[in-house]
Amino acid sequence: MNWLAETRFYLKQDLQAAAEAARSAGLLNFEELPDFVIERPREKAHGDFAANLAMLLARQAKMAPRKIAELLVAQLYQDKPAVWVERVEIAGAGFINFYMKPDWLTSGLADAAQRGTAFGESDFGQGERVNVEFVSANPTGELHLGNARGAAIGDSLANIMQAAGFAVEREYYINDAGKQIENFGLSLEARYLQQLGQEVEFPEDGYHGEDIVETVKNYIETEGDKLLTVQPDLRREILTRFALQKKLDAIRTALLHYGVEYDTWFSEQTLHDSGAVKQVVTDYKDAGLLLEQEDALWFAADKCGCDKPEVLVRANGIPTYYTADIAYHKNKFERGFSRLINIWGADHHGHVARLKSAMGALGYSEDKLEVILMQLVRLFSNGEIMRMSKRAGTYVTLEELLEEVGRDAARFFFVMRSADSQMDFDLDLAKSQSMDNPVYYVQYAHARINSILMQAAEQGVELVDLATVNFALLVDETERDLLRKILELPDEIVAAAVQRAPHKIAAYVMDLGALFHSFYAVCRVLGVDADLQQARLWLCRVTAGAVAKCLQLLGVSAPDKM
RNA sequence: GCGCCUGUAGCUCAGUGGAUAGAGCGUCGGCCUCCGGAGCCGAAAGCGUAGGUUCGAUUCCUAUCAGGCGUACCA
Repeated sequence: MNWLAETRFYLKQDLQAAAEAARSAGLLNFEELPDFVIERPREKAHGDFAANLAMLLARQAKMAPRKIAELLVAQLYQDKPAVWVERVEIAGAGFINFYMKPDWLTSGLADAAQRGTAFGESDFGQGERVNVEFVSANPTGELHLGNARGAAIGDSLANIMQAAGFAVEREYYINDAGKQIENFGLSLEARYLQQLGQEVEFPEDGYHGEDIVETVKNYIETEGDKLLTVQPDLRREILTRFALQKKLDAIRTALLHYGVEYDTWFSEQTLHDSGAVKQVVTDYKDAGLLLEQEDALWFAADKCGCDKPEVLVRANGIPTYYTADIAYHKNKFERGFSRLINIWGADHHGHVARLKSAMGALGYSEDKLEVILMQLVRLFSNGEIMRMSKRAGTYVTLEELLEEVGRDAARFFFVMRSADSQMDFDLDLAKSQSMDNPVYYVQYAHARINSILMQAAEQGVELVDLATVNFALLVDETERDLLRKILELPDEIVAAAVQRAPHKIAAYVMDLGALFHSFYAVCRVLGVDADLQQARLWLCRVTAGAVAKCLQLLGVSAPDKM
């Protein structure tokens, strides 16, 4: 357990004991102790910790909260003296505020320093196997800004959950089957014939992007015009296979540039080939949930909490995307994951309930499948909304974004906002004023600290052994504010993991950076009294470690120099 | 029509069933003898609207208004 959690645990025990004692003494009446919290007050003046127990007991005990608080406080630390608590006060509506002794805070620093680079990590998740699937864009084009947001959120969430003790795997689902792929093939064929001088009409809902013209040109460069004499469906198949490979390579490369690496690239086609998709239909038949209407096969989703039945196999005998998706998620569970997390664009939200009820009907707990819906990114350029459409070919690619603003700024920018806020991405701002991006502020703090540590080393000042550092010398308000924030990191990582909210880490590290800069402006590190210098150097080192940890979780570099 | 997400400072966004709602940008005013001024300190300014639950609501519930996205034998 980390310093804060441990402290909270003991404070809670202390209060529970006090409540029991008050009841035994006949002073307080309650059946069961409510589940109260020990929280960190927003206001420093309200102490280091606050408990809401008295307020929650008011109804049962039929007493005013402040009166109850007085009874509880009177019982506290009667039998055994407090270890870290300096004093306890009652405030506001009945809060019990704990004020800790000064060395409680600095002992926390020693604890954090001792943990080294592992500081912030915990075993909260107890190794639960979690699959995080994100991006999964169709391999019919390049990645755009929406995918960039999904990648930043998904990868950071995976990092954070890992740090919180979950066994996480990252997965990309490749939609390499189905109607969009057929459509893709038609577009490729048309471009191919056009490139070779034929007058052919381009499919109306085809992929208009310039990139597929490039792909076709690439093909012609190496393979020439030999497909002119090949049967159309075979021609399309060859072109599609070639293009999918190209596109997938490009996607993989772009994601690598973005700092995202997957454990698994899962092909939809393999589910069709292995019969897993057909098996889904059998599963529902066995469960008595299969309907046959108008030549199609349906899953009776209306019997599982949905509005209406859903088509599994079309009248033409081809399974729908939905059926493949069910087979896919079933496959994930079969691979031993006890929790599936998908990051989807908000435009897919209609699919969530359907997929959940489909999994429920197969006997899996619907709660084990979580979908994080990410609101769409609107792109602004020259003050105008740019519609992003893959088919129309009007989108900014991830690679272009990375060229314009760089990986660090891009990732931080996307993960700063919560997934369910709509986001306007001002391209001009990102290009022209990228220096305003908060990521530099945080990185600057890291570089500054490194600079101090380097100079200390140059001056021959070595950090002394942790056990000999007198952290009690850290008494300045800015030092203690910084310290308090640092100690919150393990909690912050767990909270971000539990709430599936990577943006919390971005907010945290910005606060941390600000507190460091304030400390830096007030307290000199180098050239002060030797003992104080040691304490401050250690504070710096732990701060840099915490900043670096956060940035690593967000996929952002923590530079020593800028 | 129905469903999901969102309305918080001029702008972009955090935030919590609790005690004085925060940050960045922008605006205004201060701080460079000294460890990196990509910095620090200060000021003005806000919970869409109306009800309800609660000791306490910006947070939960209902209604309403506004924006976004869905509502396919597309994915």
